[in-house]
Amino acid sequence: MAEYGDHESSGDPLETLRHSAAHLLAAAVTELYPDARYGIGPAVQDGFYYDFAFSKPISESDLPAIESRMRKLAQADIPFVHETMSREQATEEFRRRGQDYKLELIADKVEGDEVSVYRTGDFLDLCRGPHVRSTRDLKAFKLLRVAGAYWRGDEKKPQLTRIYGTAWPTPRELEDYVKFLEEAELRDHKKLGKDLKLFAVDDRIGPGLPLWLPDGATIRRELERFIVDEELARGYLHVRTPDVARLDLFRQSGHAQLYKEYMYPPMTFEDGEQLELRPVNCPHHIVIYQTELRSYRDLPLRIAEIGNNWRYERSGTLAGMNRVRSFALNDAHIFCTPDQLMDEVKGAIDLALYFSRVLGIDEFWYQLSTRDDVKDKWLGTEEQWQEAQASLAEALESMGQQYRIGVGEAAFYGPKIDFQVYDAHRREFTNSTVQVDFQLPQRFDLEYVAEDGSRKRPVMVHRGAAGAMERLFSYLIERYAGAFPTWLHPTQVVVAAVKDEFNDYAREVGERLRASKIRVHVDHRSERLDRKVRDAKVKKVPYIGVVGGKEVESGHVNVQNRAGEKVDMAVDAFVDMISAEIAERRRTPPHSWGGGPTGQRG
RNA sequence: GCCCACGUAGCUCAGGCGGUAGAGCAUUUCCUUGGUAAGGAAAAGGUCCCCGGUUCGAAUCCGGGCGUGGGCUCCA
Repeated sequence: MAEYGDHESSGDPLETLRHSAAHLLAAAVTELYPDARYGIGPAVQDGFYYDFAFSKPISESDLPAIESRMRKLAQADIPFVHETMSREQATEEFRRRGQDYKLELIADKVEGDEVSVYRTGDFLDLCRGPHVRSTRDLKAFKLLRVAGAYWRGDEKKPQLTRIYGTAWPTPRELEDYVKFLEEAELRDHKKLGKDLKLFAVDDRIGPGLPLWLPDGATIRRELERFIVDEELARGYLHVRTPDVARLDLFRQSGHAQLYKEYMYPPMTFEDGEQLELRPVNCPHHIVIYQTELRSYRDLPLRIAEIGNNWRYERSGTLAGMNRVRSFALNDAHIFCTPDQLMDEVKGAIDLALYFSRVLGIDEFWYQLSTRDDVKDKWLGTEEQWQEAQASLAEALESMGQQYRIGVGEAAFYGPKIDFQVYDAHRREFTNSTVQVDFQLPQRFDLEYVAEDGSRKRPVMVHRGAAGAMERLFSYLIERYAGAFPTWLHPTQVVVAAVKDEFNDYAREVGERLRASKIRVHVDHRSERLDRKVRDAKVKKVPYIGVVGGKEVESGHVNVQNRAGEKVDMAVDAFVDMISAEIAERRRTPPHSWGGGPTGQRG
């Protein structure tokens, strides 16, 4: 969270521009709403925002007026003037203006007696800068939306009105950005999920509980097969466990205490039985570990499951398939000795990298999430945390991976590595994660028999290599804009005859494809070819096989790929080509005529 | 949960300052047999999100819910 001081000596001219645009916004707002108090206004990715307390609420319909006032001020060529004041003088200045948020910042954030401020005409802001020379340097900006935001990111503090905007060096770049936003809208998984009939949400089922429609379920099945097969090949043992357990299990794990706000209320029966929908899979897997006495020879034991988790997320946080209240996690718990920990962490990272490569997750970065100093948030000793954090960092470093540290973002039982990815709107979210846990083994008194016959405590690694199926799906929809690689696409081929009299041949071609387990739809409607091709293209089907007199004659099929290129080929050759593409889970077909997934934004 | 916006046929949306609603696409039927992104016609389809209130009368105004979207907080 950018606050006073975050922008000191920032050398990035674009950031300077955007930060200056934020000042311009605040200057315009204070002119139009003299009693508005302003909070903070930093540059952010692609733009800027400023937080205000208005005496009466404003809405997006007020933005055009504010924006035109900004333009007026921009044209007025008002210089950004840097001044230094004494703490006393600055306090007096902001008190006179009734800017109590600024007074709070001076009191809490400014060290020493010198306070750096910027003046833009009548507008005065606590700020270290730097800024552009004059408001006139701000030539391309646009206000986007209003949103509520808690003062200093604390939901117990008052909620301010945040106005978001975007700013660019030139109008041309602003236009490009606006165009990007429009294109992102078209890739949005909520829109495509509906258009392509991949999933649905319905009030009667409930918020955050999407339905997987047949085509969406097909994609999920393919993903799950891929994931499970790969994990089996890497020595994971796949299990199946129920979605509920006795509440006591979660008391023992600590979730009932530390994770309560996200858990569904327990189901209580007349005989006193209390069952709980599980928010995580770990306790079930731990119980599996404990079904027999384990030897060091059994370790590492990698127990995996695509398990359903139930978390009652706050209503305002739900979003399509990306954030839901019931999801299936590609989860695994690795029980190992401390000596094996490093290799297991590396193995988990390697698996996540492999999944990313195959699925086309090309852009991501790592965050090492560590604990902060708030003692009662975390289980375990400082030493254990240090040790675990060091293991994760070392694993990443030894694999030559760069990472960022997120202080205070760990799980309550241990630090973790998160793989952060972006959606179509460049919003960041966690897709997969690797977490070290010294706590649960202790809470459940896990042990194994060591070489010398003594009982020892294993270490646990939690990892979600491909993340939650729902979130992964939302990512993939946006990544491919619905034009999934052939192996994932719900309909791999549409066969269409040029007229009804060739429908029999079309069906025959369909059968031959189906015999090779290719998902094919024979479009035998009495429609013109144009229409059938269009409908297949709208569905982003990878291959359209057209048949008519010529093809019946030669035993061929005329194939059009997504790029619109056409090739005439024997049916067997077509089957072989697609089969190979599917078997290798190719992202782009090998032949020169392309047809691969739509590229990423750019 | 909080802030702002939105909620009219399966979908995308018009309309309506109070007199129970329209289009295009999709669906169904009929006609059309057409070589690579929308052939033609007809029919059917709506408690205008829900519950209250004001009113002779509410989809429209007011209040309260619920849901969706964008943020905040949180997170796979």
